[in-house]
Amino acid sequence: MGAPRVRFAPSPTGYLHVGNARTALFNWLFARKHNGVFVLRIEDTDEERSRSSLVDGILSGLSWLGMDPDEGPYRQSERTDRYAEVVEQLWEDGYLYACDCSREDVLARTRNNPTPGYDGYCRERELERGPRTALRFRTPDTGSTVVHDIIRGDVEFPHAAMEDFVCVKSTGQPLFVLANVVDDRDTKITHVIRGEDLLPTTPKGLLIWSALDERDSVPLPAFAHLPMLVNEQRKKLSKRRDQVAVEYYRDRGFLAEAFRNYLALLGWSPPGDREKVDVETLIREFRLEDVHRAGAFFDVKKLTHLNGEYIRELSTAEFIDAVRPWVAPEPERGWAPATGTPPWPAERFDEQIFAEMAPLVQERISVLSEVPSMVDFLFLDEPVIDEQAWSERVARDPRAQQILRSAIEAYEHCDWDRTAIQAATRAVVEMAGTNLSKGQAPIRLAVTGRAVGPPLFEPLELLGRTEVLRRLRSALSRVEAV
RNA sequence: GGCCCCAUCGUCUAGUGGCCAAGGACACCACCCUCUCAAGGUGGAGACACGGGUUCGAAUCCCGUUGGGGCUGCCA
Repeated sequence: MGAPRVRFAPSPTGYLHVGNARTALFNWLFARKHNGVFVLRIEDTDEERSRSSLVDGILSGLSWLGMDPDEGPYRQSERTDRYAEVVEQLWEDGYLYACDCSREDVLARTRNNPTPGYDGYCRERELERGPRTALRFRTPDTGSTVVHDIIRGDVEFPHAAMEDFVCVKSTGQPLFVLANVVDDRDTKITHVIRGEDLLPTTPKGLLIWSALDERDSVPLPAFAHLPMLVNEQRKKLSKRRDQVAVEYYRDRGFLAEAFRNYLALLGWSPPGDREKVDVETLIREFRLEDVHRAGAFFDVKKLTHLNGEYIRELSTAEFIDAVRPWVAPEPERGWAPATGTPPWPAERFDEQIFAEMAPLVQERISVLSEVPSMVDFLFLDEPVIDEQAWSERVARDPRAQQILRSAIEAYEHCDWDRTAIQAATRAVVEMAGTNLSKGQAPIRLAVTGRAVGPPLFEPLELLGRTEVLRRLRSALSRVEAV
């Protein structure tokens, strides 16, 4: 095989859809593996989709995942002259005919037709082309078209069940099925790797392809139709019900490497009992013929777990760098999540303190957006109290007051480092007749505001004796008040 | 309705006629570790949709049934 040329051809929707991201990934992996070319083409023949702002999200999504195109983006909206030329040729060669039927006409006429769809009413009417006529492709009445699919084998479509489909709108605009074929030919695409939802339209494209071959023969690409990504109801991902924008996952704090790794696992798997594999392995091991045929559920839980593994594998420095958009965003200097800013004033963020906490936080999260709520108490004047936890662990616990009071006394005198604080705390809770496991709760609530979080004694040390004592006294007076 | 695709644990999958009394991962349960929570460790429960063939032998091949999905636009 010579250097293959593949293309990712989304319609512009404003964001990169996860299903499309998976399609792009499989195209990209195939191209990288075979030293081929990854072409990006924007399918915006429909004027409503041709606003260029709708392309930006796709570009940034691809870029985030490390799949910048080698060529393109080509925009179909910029190639109308070329399509017009092809339409002229097809018309002259007798493959197209004009049709002035409205949608209602067609529907009314085909209601009793055994094979729904257009019935070929205008086929022999020899209408002239005009501003009110669409152009239909004259499909053969007999025989069939076979799609040779790398993943599915040969799929046969009888022509008898194929209607004379519209190729050109009455406005003169070409439709997707035509533009798609013209572009694949003109850009010498060798492998068409796309979603299975396009399988039924493939024979139409093939018919156009061979009609065009009459004047200029171009080798047919190989086809590979990937299984759909589905939701928990086994339906294809919809933007109405499902979180389909890649951006959404980036905002939540998924790492590009983890996201890409997870996407690769949908419909394919690397050899051996392993799933967490680096991109080089993905490229080396990926084979189109090994792609699974059934639809795959996009499982955020599994993605989340994998992301946690990737996060834990980062060095502390890399981790700090990766979380920066969530703890110290600088929107004017780089990317920042669209989901909001940290709960503390930007000037209160302390790089040193955060660096101390980072390793403790890193091993407890699976998405980066979890970080702010784990360290907010360090950068806020007052901790945000989880009232439910407070009432359970402090207000309603008879030992809480004693623990808080003794902790204050102990902390006034003990050495101020994590080890000493822990030892002092252990003595306090044991004196109160409990253990560190249960007894630390009131202290944690008083200082961090929450019942759960990173280990307690490090942040106590970082916060400083004075501030810790202040928070403990404040908490104590609150319990004593009731 | 028509055409097409698909079918291994709840989920993603390994399996391409004997190595499968079906392996891994997520999720779930239990235990261990432990300052909370995670992480980690150990163990557990959990699947070849069904029915016919073919074969000495089938999760693997064929047919049918059932179930799911996609397409059926002058969207892509």
